[in-house]
Amino acid sequence: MKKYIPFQIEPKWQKKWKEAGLYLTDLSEAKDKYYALVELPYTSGDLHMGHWFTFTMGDILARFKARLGFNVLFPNGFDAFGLPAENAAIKKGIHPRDWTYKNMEKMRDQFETLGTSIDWTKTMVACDPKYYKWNQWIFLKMLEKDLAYKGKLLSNWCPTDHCVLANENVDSGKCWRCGTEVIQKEVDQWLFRITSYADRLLWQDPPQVDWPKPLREGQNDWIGKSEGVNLRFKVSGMDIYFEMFDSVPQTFMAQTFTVIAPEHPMVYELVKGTEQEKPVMEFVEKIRKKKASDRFKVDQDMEGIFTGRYVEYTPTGKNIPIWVASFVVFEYGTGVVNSSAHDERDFVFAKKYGIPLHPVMFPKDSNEALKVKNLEYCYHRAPRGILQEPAEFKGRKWQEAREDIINYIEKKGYGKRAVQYHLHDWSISRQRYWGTPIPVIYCDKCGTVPVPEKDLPVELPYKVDCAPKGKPPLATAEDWVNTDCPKCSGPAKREVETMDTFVDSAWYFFRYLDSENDVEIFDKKIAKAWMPLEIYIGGPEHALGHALYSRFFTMVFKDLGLIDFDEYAKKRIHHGIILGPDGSRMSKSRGNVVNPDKEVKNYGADAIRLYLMFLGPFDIVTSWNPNGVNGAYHFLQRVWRLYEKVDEKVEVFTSADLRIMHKTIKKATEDIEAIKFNTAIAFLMEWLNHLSRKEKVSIEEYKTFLLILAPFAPHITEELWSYFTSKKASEGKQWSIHKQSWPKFDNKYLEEEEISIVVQVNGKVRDILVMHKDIIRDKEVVETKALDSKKVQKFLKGKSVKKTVYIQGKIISFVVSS
RNA sequence: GCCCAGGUGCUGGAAUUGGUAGACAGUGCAGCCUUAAGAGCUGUUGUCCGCAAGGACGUGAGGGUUCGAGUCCCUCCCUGGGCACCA
Repeated sequence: MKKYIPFQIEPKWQKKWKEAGLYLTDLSEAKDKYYALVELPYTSGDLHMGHWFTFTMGDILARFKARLGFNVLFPNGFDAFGLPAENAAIKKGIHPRDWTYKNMEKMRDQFETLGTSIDWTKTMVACDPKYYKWNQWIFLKMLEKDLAYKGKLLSNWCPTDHCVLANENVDSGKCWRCGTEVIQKEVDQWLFRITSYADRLLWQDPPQVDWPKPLREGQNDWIGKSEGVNLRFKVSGMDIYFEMFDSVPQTFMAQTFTVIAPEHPMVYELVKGTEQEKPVMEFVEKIRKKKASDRFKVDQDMEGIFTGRYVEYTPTGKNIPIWVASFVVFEYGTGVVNSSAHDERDFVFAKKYGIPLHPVMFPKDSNEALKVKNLEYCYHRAPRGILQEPAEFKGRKWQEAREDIINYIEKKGYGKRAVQYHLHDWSISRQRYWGTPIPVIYCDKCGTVPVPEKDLPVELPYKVDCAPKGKPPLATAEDWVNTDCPKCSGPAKREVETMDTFVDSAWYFFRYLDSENDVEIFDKKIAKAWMPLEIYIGGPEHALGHALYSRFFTMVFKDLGLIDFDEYAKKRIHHGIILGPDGSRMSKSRGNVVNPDKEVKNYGADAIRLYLMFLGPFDIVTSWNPNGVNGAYHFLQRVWRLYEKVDEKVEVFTSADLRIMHKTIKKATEDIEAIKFNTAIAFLMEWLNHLSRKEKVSIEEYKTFLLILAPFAPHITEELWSYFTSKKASEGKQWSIHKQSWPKFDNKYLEEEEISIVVQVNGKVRDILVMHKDIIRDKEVVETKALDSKKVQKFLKGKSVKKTVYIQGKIISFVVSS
């Protein structure tokens, strides 16, 4: 037999599969459908080890389910818009589109070497107008439904580059590109009103779909729903009212001061023309600068300044001072907070600046009450705290008084029941070239006019210089910018900003189903038949961004009548990470990148796939071990050589042969189903060890082995399978091992004749007895046999058995005393 | 600081969910085979005592529940990952 040389057989079969259309899915057959998805890759230009890891997982599930008889769809596409393309354009002078398409071609070839069963006819490319036309269509629908609007948002702003910067692109308060000092500025942006879906996006317990708990908890925390009251009071001597959100209304009588966010426009109104104007505004400027720098740590940098103004706080009849404080978040609630002794932060702040406190709930215990006098207790809400004020509530437990207090506050007219969310609307405007143009036209006469649906897509002009010029790149494409108003046909200008790339990834899995459709976003019937996804494999880093936005889009699609479900994936799993051999994240700068292409040349795709899957559970974070691939390669070679032992005359199976075969089928079937590929492979290895020890191996055993190994190592198994079926190679697709049905196991072979019973004395193993399966049912027989054991007797000598515990077929345990 | 994972041999990991800890691999060591190999095969590889039989210890540390704990409970330590200053 010739040697196992992966690079001779792998490309051969990849070509044959492609020619035969082996993995094409017929979407009209939606019965028993199985739609598996891996998060789409970005067109970076290289398929890295992480892609191999995740796509192999998806591929194994896809192949396995297909073998079980499901109609499987396993598509892929490309996330092709975004900043790296634009950076490459600036750095290397390549057009973003050319850079992206060149990378994509290379990555498609790399995917080929991995040997996946991806159906590449169902695909999408984010930067293709055929795709982003529908981003624009969604935008128009959002506008219609008042889910898209133009608003102002406080952002990191680089005045030189004229763009908003993400936190990670601000280096010590300076722009990462040009080094200009970043300022906090209110910027006009297009926003999606995701907040109006906040309640629907909240996860219920138990959840409707099988998504990871950390993701669900994370999203709920991110949405951050909190209920309470909005208190409303007049600023003394001014025609200004303060609205303050309070999630613990029980403490409203404890308010002794109020704090306002430095960014709040009202700060200036408060101090204008007073002697406090100069110091307060200087303070505001100082905090703005601090916040713009990434070094700002609230707890360490808690500072404030008195505005000289007071709020007329009617519940207590007192005027309470208004402070500007660094720790107040402008974006949350109203940006104004009522402060009391019962909040830790407020307490610390008050202590720092000598502001008087007035606690209104005390612990029950009198000893604890002493501490209260020293105010040590005031900063937190004593769990067993008893309210003292208002007088109507004296003596009640604070937790239980909540609803009554809220009603009381409403009745007295101090404020109203209110709900606050941490979640804010999704800003989709980007001052970039390489993204979906926002389909809006500005006309001097008609104002903001949406591009009519019939004029979609608004295509990106090709000739645009991306270099920073103090305005968005698209603004420089004058031919493109200047257009006619769709309403009055007068001169008008296009929106020059583009969409966030998270828009692209929020719904792409719908488009795979109908990617060529230029009449509709997708065919409703196909979507109804094929969605939701059976499984969505992705990274935990997308749990808050992508995974929330895509849920939001799905709900909007439902409200648009496109689909009839809320959640787009029945199951989501978060994969692990393959670190470099040195145990840190693979990165070019560290020089610890393991290049899959190189490994494929040495060991072949099958060995790498097998190694990655054998490494550990799917969510493992572990480093690449060069010897490990060698081990997987070694295993495949042994499978290859085992062929020489196959003898068609061998039919006699021993019960041990049958047991291990059926046990392997059972374990592999269950473990793949449960996404425990590492243990499934371990059982195959055990079986291989068993088969290798035999003189001859039957055809049935060998073929069954290949049938189970096939999803993990699709090439070598196809090659070996072909040695048995070469004559029928012309018949449809049935020649392929990947079209054979999954082997079945029979429980009758699994039962063991001889069973090991562990004998324990006082919890320690003293002997292991092998008994026939028929006698283990009888406790007394087992007990007698166990007591017969010399090894056991040694430990029973001179002691009496107080108790005997027998777990059938497993263990017999004697409890003895001396 | 808070939240979520997790801590098992030299290494990656396994453990029927409370029942023989270390499956399956990798590495190292010893040996066989070969003119040779980045090939193959066999044995061995948690620690300690012992020639051996055997025994003691052992799943981050300490305590508890139990006939029996890697698994359950409490306290603490450590390592990853995430975070939103949330009134």
